[in-house]
Amino acid sequence: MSNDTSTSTPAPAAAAYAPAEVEARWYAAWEAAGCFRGHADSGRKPYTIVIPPPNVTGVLTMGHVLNNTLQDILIRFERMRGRETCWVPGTDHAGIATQSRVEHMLKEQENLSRYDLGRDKFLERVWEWKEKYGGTIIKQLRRLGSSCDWERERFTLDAGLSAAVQEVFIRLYRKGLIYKGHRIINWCPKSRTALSDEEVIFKEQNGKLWHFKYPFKDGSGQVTVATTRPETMLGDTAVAVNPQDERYAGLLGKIIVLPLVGREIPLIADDYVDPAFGTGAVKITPAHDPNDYEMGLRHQLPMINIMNDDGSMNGLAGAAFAGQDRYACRKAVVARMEELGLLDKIEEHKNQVGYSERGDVPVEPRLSEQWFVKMAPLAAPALQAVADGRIHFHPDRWVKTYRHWMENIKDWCISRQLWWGHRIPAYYCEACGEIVVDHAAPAACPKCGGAAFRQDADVLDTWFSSWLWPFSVFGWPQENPDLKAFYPTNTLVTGPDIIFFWVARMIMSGLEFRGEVPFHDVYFTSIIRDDKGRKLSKSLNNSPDPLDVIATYGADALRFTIIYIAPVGQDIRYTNEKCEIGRNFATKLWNVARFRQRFGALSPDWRNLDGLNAAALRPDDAWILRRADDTVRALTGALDRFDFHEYTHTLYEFVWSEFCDWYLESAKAVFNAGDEAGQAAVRRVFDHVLSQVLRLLHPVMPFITEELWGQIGFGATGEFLVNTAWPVPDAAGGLDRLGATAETAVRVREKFELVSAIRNVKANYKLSLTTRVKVVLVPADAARCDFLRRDQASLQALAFAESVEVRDHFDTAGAGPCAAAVGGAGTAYVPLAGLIDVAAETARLEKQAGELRKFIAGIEGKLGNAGFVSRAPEAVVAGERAKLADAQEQLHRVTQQMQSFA
RNA sequence: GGGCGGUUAGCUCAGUUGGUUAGAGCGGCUCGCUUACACCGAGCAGGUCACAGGUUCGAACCCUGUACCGCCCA
Repeated sequence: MSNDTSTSTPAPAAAAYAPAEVEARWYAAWEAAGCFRGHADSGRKPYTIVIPPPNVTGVLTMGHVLNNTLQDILIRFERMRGRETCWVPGTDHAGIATQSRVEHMLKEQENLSRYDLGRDKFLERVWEWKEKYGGTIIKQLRRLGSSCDWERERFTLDAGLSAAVQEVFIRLYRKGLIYKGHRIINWCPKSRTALSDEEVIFKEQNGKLWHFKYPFKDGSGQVTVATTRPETMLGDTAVAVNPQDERYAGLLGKIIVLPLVGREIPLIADDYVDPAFGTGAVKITPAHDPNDYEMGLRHQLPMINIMNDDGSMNGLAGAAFAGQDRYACRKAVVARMEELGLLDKIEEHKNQVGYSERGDVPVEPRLSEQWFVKMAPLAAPALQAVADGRIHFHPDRWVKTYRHWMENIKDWCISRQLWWGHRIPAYYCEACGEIVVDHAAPAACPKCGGAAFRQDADVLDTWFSSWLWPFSVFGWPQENPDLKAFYPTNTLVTGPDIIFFWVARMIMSGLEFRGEVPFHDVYFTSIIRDDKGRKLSKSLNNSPDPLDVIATYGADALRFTIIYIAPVGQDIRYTNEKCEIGRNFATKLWNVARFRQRFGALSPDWRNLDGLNAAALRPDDAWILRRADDTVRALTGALDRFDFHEYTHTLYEFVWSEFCDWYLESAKAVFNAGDEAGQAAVRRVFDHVLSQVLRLLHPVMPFITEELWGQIGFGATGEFLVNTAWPVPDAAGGLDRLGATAETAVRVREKFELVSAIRNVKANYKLSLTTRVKVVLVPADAARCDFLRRDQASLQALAFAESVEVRDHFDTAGAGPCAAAVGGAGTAYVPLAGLIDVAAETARLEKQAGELRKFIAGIEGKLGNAGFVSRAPEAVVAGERAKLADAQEQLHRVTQQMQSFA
C-alpha cells in the first residue's frame, strides 16, 4: 500500500504476500461490523456450533488450530450459504488444573498453601488469576481467524452455567439418578481427590511379582500368594483361590495368620480367581482394589483402608509402617517379609498401572464415600440416538467405540475433593445427618426439624458442567429465544480422545434435559504428531507454538496447511516447514491478483455470465468456466460430507494447475495482443472465475481472500466477503449454451497435452521454454482440425511458438529432419534446422512407441479375453476399443516419424 | 485377551460404489529472470500398491489368513 497521494497510480504491490498487517486489519473490521454475531430472530435457518471449551489454563496448541480451523470452515461455509450462524466460544474451569496452578503460584510467590488462606480467600485468588490469565487462549483464537460469536462467550463457572449445573444435580438426585455411596474409586494422592474412571490413564510398566508365604494358623503349612503391590498386604482380609483349583481343594476354609499384621484371615474360594496367574492364590484387599472389593462384598469380608489421602500409610497399616509413603512402605514390607523368611521369590512382571491424568502419579484405588451418577438409564436413549442415525459420527467407525463404552457403562463418580468448581448442592442436617439436596439449605430439617445445616464440602467434576454445554451456553434452564433458535446445535468438532468424557455425556444430557440430541453430526479430528509420529508434548519439547507459526507464515497459511496435510481419518504428521504449502499458495493467489490488476479495472458484469454468447468465448474460456463449475460442485459436496481433505486438495489443484498454469497463461495471449472486445470477454471470464475462487477459498483462508476481494473491488465498500454468497453451480444448462460443454473441456485438455509435448521437445534439445520455434500442426482428424484452428493464438502463446500452422498434412521428407511431438490431438512438427540429433530424436520416439505398445498390448489382452467381452458392461468394452484405436493411431504416427529419419 | 485403524514413489499422503497407462505435495535430476509469482516456471526420473491364498472377465480396492506398526478397552 502506498501512502503517496500525489499520484493516481499506486505503487505496485509487493510480489510476496505479507500476512501480518492484513490479518490484524481484517479481524478487527469483521468484529467491529458484527459479522460473527448470531441473531436468534433473523428468521434464517440457524447453523450452530459450540466450541469444545478449552481449559481456562490453556494456551493455543496445534490441536486447537486444527480443531478450530475445521469449525471455522464449517461456520464460514454455512454463513456464506445464507444460514444464521452461531459459533459459541468459551472455556471450562478445569478444576484440578486451575486449582493446582494457583496453589503452585501461591507456594512459589508467597509460600502459602490453600489451607493457609482458607476456602473463601483461596477462591478469590483463583478468580483473580482467572481474570488475569484465563483469557489467553480466547485471544489466540482470534489470531487464528476463528469467527466465533464473542458476545456469547461463556465460562463453565459463570452464574448461568452454574445454575444449570445445580438444576441438573437436583433433578437427577430427585429422580434417583444421583446417589451418594461407599465405593472403590480412583484416588489421586497428589491432587487428593477422587477421579472418574476416564481420568485414569493406564501405562505399561516393568514391575515385579512378589511371592509371599502366608502361614496357616494351625501350623499345617502355608499358602503362597503373588502380588504386584506388597504394601497392600497390610490391608488383606482374605486369600482366595479358584474353587476348581485342585491344588487348594483340601485347604479351603483354613485360617491364615497375616504376616506383619497378625490378623486372622480365611482362605476362600471364588470363581473370579484365575488359577493360571501366579500361584493361583490371591491376596484380597477389599479397600484397595476394585476386584477385591467386589469379592469382599460377595464374601462379607472386612474392608480395611490402610492409607491416608496423600498416599501415605495410616495407623491401620500397623505402627511399623504408619506414616510411610506407599512406595517406601512397599520396600519396607518386602524387606521385613524377607527377614521373616516369607519371601518366596520375585519375578519380573509387565503390568498396567493406572495414572492420574492430571497429577501423573499412580492412582490409588480407594474405598471412599462419593457422589455418583447412575448411568445406565441415561445411556439407553443416547445409544439409540446414534444407532438410529439422529446423530452421525464422522468417520463413522467411532460408532463402535461409542457403543461398546455405552453398553458397558459404569456409574460416574462426580464428586471431587477440591475447592475450585461447582459446590455440590447437598446440605446435611447437623442434628440428624439428613441429606437435603436443593438450591439452598432448607429452613428446617424435614426429618428432625433442626435448623443447622452444613453444605457438602466437595465440588463437581468439571465434565459435569461440560456435558451441559450445548444448552447451558444458551441460558438453560431459562427458556429463551436463543435456546429455541440455536439448540440443537448442528455439528460438533472434537478429538476422539474425549468421546467418553464429553461427547457421549453431552448426548445423554441433551436427551435427558432437552429431549433432543445436542447435535446432528460429530466430526472427530486427527491427532497431531511430530514428523517421527510422536505425540506432541511439553516434555518432548516437540510442540510448535501456533503463534510463532502464524508470525512466520501467516494464519491463512497455517490453516490451509493443517487441513491440506490432514490425512483422512488418520493422525497428522506435522512440521512447521509444511506451512510452506499454505504460504506459497497464498503468494500464488496474491500474484494472480497482481497480474489481473495490470490489465484494467474489474469487469462490471463479473457476477454472472448473463448476456455472454458462445461466439465471444474462446475454447479456453469455455474450458475454465466448465472446470470452475465442476470445482464449485466438488467443493460444495466435499464440505457437505466433511471431506476437508478433498476440499483443500481440489481447490489447490484447480487454482494452481488449471487456473494459473493454463488459463492465466492463455489469457496473456489476449491481454497482450487481443482487440478490446476480446479483452473484455476474457476479463469477464477471468473475473468471474476469480470471484468464485476467492469465495470457495474463503472458509479456509479468510484473511487473504477478504483482502483480495476488497483490493480487486468485488465487494462494494462496507461489504465483506465473509457475508458474500457461496457460488452455486450452473443448473439450467447455461454453460452448455455458452459452448462450455464437457466435450469442449476434453478437447482443450487434449490441446494442452499437445502443448506439453511441444515443450518436451524443446526441453530435450535444451532449449528454454521461451525459445520461439516454428510449429506445424497436423491434427489427428477433421474434427480436431476444426477445433484447433479456432484459436491458434492460444496455442502459439502457450507453446511459445514463433508461428503455428495447422495443416491436414505435412511432408517431413521435403522439410528435412524435424522433431515431432505426438499427442492425442495430433502431431506437432518442430523443424529445428541444424539442431536435430537423429539418434536422440529416435530414442525419444522409441521410448514413446514402447509405452504405446505396452499400453496396446494390455488392451488387446483384455479384448482378446472372451470373458471380458461378453461379461463386462458394454460401455467399458467400447471404451477399451476406443482407447485401443486411439493408441494404435498414435503409435502409427510415432513410427512413421521414426521412419522419416531412416 | 477383545475391538479399531494402518502398511501405495526416498518422505508425507490421495485413490469416490472393482474397469485410471496408480496420482499429489515435498525431496531428486536437467533447463530457465518468459514484465503475476524464484514462496516461480518448463521438462524428466521414481511404485511387482506389506505378504499368501481366494472371489471375479477384471482387484490397490471385495473375502480369508499371516506379518509388522499404532490406538482404544479389559
